[in-house]
Amino acid sequence: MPVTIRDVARLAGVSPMTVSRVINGGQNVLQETSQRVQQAIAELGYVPNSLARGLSGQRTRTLALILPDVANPFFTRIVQGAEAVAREAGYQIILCNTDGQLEREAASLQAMLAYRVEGIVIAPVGDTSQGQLSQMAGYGVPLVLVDRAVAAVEGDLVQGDSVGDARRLVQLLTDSGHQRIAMIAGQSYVSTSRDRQAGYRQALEAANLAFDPALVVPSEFDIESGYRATQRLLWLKERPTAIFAVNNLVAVGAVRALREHRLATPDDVALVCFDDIDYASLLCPFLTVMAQPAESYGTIATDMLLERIGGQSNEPSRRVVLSAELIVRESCGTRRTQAYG
Amino acid sequence: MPVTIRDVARLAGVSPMTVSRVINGGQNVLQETSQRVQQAIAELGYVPNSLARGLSGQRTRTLALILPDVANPFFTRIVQGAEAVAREAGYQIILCNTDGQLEREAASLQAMLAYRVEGIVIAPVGDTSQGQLSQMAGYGVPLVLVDRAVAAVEGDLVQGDSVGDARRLVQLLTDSGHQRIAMIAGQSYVSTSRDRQAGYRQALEAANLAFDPALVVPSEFDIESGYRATQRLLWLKERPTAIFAVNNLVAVGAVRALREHRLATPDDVALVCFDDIDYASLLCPFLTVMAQPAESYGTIATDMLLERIGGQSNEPSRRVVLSAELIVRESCGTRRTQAYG
DNA sequence: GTTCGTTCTGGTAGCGTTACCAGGATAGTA
DNA sequence: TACTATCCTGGTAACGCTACCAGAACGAAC
Repeated sequence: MPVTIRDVARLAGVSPMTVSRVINGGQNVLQETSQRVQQAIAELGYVPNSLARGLSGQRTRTLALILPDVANPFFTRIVQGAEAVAREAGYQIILCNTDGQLEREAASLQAMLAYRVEGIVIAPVGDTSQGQLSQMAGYGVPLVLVDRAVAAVEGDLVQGDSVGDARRLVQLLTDSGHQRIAMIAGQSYVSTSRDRQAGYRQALEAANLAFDPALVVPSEFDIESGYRATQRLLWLKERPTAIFAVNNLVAVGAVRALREHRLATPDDVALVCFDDIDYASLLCPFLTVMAQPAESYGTIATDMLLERIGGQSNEPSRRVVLSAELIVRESCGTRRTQAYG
Repeated sequence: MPVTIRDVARLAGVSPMTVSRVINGGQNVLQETSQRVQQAIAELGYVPNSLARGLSGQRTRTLALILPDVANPFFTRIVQGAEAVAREAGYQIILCNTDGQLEREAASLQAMLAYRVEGIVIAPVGDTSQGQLSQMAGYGVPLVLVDRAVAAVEGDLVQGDSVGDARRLVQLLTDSGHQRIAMIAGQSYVSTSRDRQAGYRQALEAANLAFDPALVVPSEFDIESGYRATQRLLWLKERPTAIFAVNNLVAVGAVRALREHRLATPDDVALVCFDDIDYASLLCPFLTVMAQPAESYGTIATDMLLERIGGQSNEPSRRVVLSAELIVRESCGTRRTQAYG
């Protein structure tokens, strides 16, 4: 039923090989022949079968992009960056969503392996991904990690300077005199969480503030989790005067909790976080954020991946670290308020 | 280099066919043989080649999901719904982003055809997609449209009751006494835009308000476009007292413009729109929205698609219409203010 | 005229899997 | 014993494409 290369060949009065050549750029094909073939293709509505092409040619021109949460604008930006580069290079991207679950990540990796993608860009679930990621390397599939680092995994890495950026962000709070600064910290098996916590402690230290473990609460990376973590913080006998949220969604949850407790931001509790939201300029407290160049994460990671695939660069493991941009709005309580967005 | 079914067969001391049977559920295979094969699979780290499977078996167990803007939370929700259903059914989803561009949609459709996906869920660019969508039907690929209808396209459809929902939304404004209600209308080649505009006019009529073409400005569906459209409205000699935005992102742009003009919402200008944002409860004006059940769009569309693929139901074209939920917050200026989100 | 190179074209084989058919073994029935 | 039914297994031939090799045609160079 479906039209094959043979049907086209028959109609054009040539061999399948010639049709194949025309499809693939038409090197060494008579102009006239080529036109006849193209006409036959149009007439029959022939669409080359990618499966057969991939199977035969060993090249699928497909990449995988595996992310923990496509609903998070930060990751959506990465998608956009990656897509642009891939499209430019004639590659198709298959997007997978792991929801931060290790098993779903494993399933996605397995599926992408089965699809014979030529490379994978992944923001891993966390350190626990180490086993399955190393396995990928074992299969010879080029791997580029974005955002989150995982020890002992062969592959390039594009990430933010979480330690330094967190330090800068918290310093903003210490500079305005805050003494009890809490952190909603994410999960310790995620490198960004650990690093941001390290930066947080550095900032405290620099300001000669004691580290209080009670002020650091773990969380997931979604709104709901940020909400609950904030509630726990607000129930403390000695309430924090400022909160550092590990990412944007957690901060949104924090805002909700603060509202419910009738606490004003930043007057009662200041709030800062990582990752901007496009709509952040509209959030009531005008969130002060550390905006990571997410789109660049996507473009750079994909560029690096394509280089590996192309065979350029055989260095063992490259690592790109990008600094974030500090966008100071009202929520941190400093008076250096900026205009919208 | 890569491990094939033959390698597994050799190690397990059976034929490739037996290995194939084990992979596919192991009907009619001796328990003992099956175990031997599975052990060989594990030992060699064998991953079946999906390309070969698809080519040989004519079933790729893959669906395409083509959307105009994955960065829009509305569509992201659709993704989540679709993914859940697909995963449950053992299908992989390939996500494509068209950016609302017809050519990119055409390219995606072509690519998905080449990948031999078994079906496509698509929120089309607009009426202009008609040609390329009909073509898909011609190729025998089941199609389900979501959100946006396109005339004369064979395939199921899941959409909102844009006319009725828009009427309800605008009625909220007329009920509070607004006389000059503007609409940022999207593009007329998109069904949702047209329908919402129809609902808008119905509501005006019901309130005995004259329709003023100057108050209806076209737009894209993104923040930037909403911003510019709002500016145009605010430059009018007789400024509107309320704005109905065709979707969430446009509304966000509107908020920005209103802010810049130092106009308060809802006191100076009321604002309502379609589609919620998770963070909407945090937006300063507490946007009043018509929240469409986006996730259901995704699940229902995918369910219908799988039914078609499975061969159940040969009705010509089914159409599912879902009503949205009106979430009244402060931005519309009625005093029936609700609690956060 | 022979040799070589270049340009175009076609045949064959194989990519890794499964559909389909066939056959051997075992057990149950007459 | 013979016949059928059932369970398990293997061989062969595709699926649609491209790598690879080979050959034909033509002109250029010796």
